[in-house]
Amino acid sequence: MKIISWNVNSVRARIDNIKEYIKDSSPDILLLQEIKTQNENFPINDFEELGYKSHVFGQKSYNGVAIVTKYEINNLDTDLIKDKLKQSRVISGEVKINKKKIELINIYVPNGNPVDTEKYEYKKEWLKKFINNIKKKIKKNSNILIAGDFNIIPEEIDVHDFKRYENDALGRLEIRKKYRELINLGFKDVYRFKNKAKQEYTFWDYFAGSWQKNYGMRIDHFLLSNNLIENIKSIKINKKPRAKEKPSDHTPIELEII
DNA sequence: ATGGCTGAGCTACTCAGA
Repeated sequence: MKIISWNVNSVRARIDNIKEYIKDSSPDILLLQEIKTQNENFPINDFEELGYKSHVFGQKSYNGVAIVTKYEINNLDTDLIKDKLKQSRVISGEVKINKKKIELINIYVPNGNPVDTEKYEYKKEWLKKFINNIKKKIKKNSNILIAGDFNIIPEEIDVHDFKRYENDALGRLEIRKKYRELINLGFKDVYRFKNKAKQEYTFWDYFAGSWQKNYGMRIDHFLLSNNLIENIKSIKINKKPRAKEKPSDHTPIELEII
């Protein structure tokens, strides 16, 4: 089964690009972030024509997450976090793979910049609430997959120029510690687990030829609970969609599990 | 190199992203 995570930066502006990607890569489940639309404007028909059902937690203009799937998903939940700003940033559900019930948690973590504002405080609070929630969840169910746009650069190797980001909301030690805290609850960063020293990115910003110069960062992640590690078949960052016309600034990360 | 693109909402321009 191939599960992919992709911050599409507007599902409607990107729909042709996404459909091409689906035809090319045949994912079973797409965990999408930054869909930037309300539920009623989500292109469910486009996905249905390709054989997928959509579960959407949308919001007007900003944020928004969705699970687009060929497999049945149960116990859908968009209420994982008591979000004081009521932003649509997390959707979860259960899928059965080889008799194992796995909880899929699709997240879009707040960006948090600039760091001297309430936006940064919101990111910290959001992560704190999320970690507390996962702490409780993993006691009841140890088959958990967390995927999405974390807006966190885990280590220096995960960005082209760490110096530029060490005081940024994506690279600050305080934030990277939250990521470690989450992993220490019993997860692996699947990409880094499989690629100890490889330097690859999932995001390149739109400015100044960042893509062409490979000025990127790895901020989109798959965290898999430790007892599912044996189920990993492959993990791959697929750079193809980032090279297309009208790309998202993020590119998909693909996890194959058995 | 802290905004030089991009998208939504809307129809001039702001807000947000990372």
